[in-house]
Amino acid sequence: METTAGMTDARCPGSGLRSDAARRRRQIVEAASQLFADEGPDVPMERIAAAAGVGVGTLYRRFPDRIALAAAVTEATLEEMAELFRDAAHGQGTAWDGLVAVLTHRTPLRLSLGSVQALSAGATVALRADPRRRRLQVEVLEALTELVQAAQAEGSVRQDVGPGDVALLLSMIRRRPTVPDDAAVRAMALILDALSARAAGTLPGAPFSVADVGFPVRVDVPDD
Amino acid sequence: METTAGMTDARCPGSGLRSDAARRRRQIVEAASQLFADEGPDVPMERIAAAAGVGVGTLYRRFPDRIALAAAVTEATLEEMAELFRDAAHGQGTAWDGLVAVLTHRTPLRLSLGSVQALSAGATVALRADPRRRRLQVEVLEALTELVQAAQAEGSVRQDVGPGDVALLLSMIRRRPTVPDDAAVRAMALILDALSARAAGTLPGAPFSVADVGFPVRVDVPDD
Amino acid sequence: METTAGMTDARCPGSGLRSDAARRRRQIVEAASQLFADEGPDVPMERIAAAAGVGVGTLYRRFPDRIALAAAVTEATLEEMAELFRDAAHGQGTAWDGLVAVLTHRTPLRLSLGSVQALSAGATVALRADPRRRRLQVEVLEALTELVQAAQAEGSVRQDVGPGDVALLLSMIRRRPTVPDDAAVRAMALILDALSARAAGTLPGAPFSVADVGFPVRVDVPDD
Amino acid sequence: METTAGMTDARCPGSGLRSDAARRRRQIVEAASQLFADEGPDVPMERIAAAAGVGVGTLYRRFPDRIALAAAVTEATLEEMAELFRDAAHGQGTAWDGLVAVLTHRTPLRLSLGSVQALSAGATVALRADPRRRRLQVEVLEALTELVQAAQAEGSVRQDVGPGDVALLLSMIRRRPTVPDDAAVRAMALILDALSARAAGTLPGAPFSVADVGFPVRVDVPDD
DNA sequence: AATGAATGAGCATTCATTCAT
DNA sequence: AATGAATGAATGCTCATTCAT
Repeated sequence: METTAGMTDARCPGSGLRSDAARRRRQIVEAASQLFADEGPDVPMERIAAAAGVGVGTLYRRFPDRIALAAAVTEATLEEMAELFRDAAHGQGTAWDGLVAVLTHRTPLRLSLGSVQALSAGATVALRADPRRRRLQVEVLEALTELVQAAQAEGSVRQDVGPGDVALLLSMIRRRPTVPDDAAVRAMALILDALSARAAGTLPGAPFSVADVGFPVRVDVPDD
Repeated sequence: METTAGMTDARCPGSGLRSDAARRRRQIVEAASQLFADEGPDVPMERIAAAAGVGVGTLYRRFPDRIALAAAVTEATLEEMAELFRDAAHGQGTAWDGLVAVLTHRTPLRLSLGSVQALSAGATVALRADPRRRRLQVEVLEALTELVQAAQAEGSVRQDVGPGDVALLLSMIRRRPTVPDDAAVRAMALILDALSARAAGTLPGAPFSVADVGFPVRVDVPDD
Repeated sequence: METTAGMTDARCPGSGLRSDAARRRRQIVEAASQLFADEGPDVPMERIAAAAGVGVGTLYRRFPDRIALAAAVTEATLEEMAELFRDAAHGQGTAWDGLVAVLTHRTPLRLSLGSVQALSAGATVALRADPRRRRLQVEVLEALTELVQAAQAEGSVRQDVGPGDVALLLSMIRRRPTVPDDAAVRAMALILDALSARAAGTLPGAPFSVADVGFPVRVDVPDD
Repeated sequence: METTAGMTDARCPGSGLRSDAARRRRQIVEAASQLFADEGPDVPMERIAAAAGVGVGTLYRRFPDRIALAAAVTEATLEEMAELFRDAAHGQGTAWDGLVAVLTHRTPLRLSLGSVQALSAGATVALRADPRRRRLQVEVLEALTELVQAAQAEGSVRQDVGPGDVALLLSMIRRRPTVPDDAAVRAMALILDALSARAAGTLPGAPFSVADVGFPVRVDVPDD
């Protein structure tokens, strides 16, 4: 009896294609993730297929249409985010450290998500309808909420922002590919500073919860 | 009593067919600005024409292709920004007040600019080639530089950021149409807080001038 | 009391525009003739108007549509051809000399005609309906017939060709702009040789009258 | 018993999907050839596709644009001409018989070529750049040259014309779809008579080689 | 009556999606 | 089940023609 991971890796003679198909699927989602981020949500499906090393037909066998593919990319992205948050929560650092880790790690990840969601209003609706993705999203949002509240409890994040403010701020930020690394890092540092308890300005209005900024909250959503 | 020729030629300066056409042109640029921001750089030209209340043909008479239209939108946007900066400089408030005014006024304006520049590499090149637009861009960047430096001189902006950092930060911000006004205002306020001299964080690296982030510096979204 | 020519030139105070309008009309037809020949029957009307130094509106005032303009060009061309034939008939040379003169004179003229007629089946029908043009065409064809018959009578043109053959042969020849002058001259000389009584080959079938090759015979009709 | 992969890969050489696609391709080129000749170089692509019994998309999959299609038609035409010349050379008749065969066989063939090349200057440039087509063209021109020279050697073609004259003459001839067959045959016969050694006229200038009329010599219609 | 702006239908081309092999 | 060919709907752009000035 192995772990689940071990099971899926096992290549039973009668289902030899299983792992093959799974690998292909992964390749496709990865290629799509990359291309959505690099070239926007309108990349030709054929280009995605080519990047994944398969024919369009194969792509369409797995994902009935562009929306389904986008949903898969979104799901993968949400999974990565969820993991990031888990790591942040279970690490031994402060909540602030966790927040920093989450916000500075793997920026491109957020781009993918954003690009995908920029598909269209219709697409977004479709994405929301998927219960699996919905659960992930809620998980991520709850983790963000906890992290922010923990940071406020420890005094590192100012009291007049809410988790929704953080989510929204993130959603408004997009790094274009031409921005050099060090500059982007400074910009993120500035934004973190804005959240820090040492910031002394006064914000208009009251803190937003994630629910306040729309549900299911777009954790991040640059668009195109 | 003039000749017929004289009569038909006689038109109030600023009115007549000329002004009609000018009005339409303005409508087109405005509609394009809005739609580029709302729906991305690929909005069907027909939709832009419809939003402007003209036929496609009219749109194309003024702007030979999408790129030309984008250039016009960019120029209009730069002009608005230049005016904002002029107002900020000549107002009787502090430089900080000016900065706040510029950064919180008419957020959508920056959005348009970004969307437009997201057109394509080719488009960006074309836009840069236009001397008129280039001049405007330099003007805006100089004004931004002056404003930031004045604010630093009066002690309201932290010393470890440069005008380039501000420009870059702005270029990374994008407001999606679904984000409610008050939330966007809070987000901008947060970012201003980050720039304030009261912010206590430490930034990695050294301040950027606008030239540091590319020349002719893109005030905002570099491109795609 | 002047000649008719004198009358039309006279500029009565009350109709000062008359000669002006006529001049414009001539300019338009000339420009169209040139452009139809140079760029084919699809030249943009706007380009024709520009070449004639008028606005499109003016062009359309004179000629309700492209077909009407083409008809005018055709008519002008037919008039030139009719004059060529009159000259050939009333000259003191032989009929052969006349034939040579007609066939080698002003090649471009034929091009214009052909280009125009290449407009479309509908256009051709419309052109035929014009009685004025029809009369001219008949006149030209009769002159061609007489000239060929006279040449045969004097023994210079072979007996086994008919006027229809000549018309047809001409209609199949087109000089593209890139063919150099001397080469075109040699080609025409070859063709004349083919018609000459000294040619000894035997032709399949019997001589064609102009009526045999369709009425109203296209005197010449390269197309596009 | 092979693996499934082996089975699916196993197809009779020359058949299967490949041959299906090839057949379609041939249909398209044929339809285009016909329509370019009949309706000029501007026939709607959709009409060509319809005539070939395929959708536009299929047409565009094979030929990225109109120019590419025209190039294919030109190539096919050149191939037919090359074959005609081979037949003429290897037949047991005289060189004169060969010349007659080439010049009277399949007139429409030349028409297509001409129509296609009439596309535009840009198209012509593109066509010339293709090495395959260039080779064919040279082959055809060489064959023409040999045939004419052989005919002159046997005394059947007049000495004062060169292969270039023949090529040029052909390039100037265009049969319009409305010209009846028998009339066209008579016209070609006339032209052949002009080339015959029995023709007694004198040509201005000296014989042209194919190189004299431009290189790589256009066998036929120079272009537009 | 001249002008050139406005309109919209038409055609080229692209690409999502389906389907035969 | 994988492939890539076929389809046709969507969209950019052009130009004939109409109309306001």
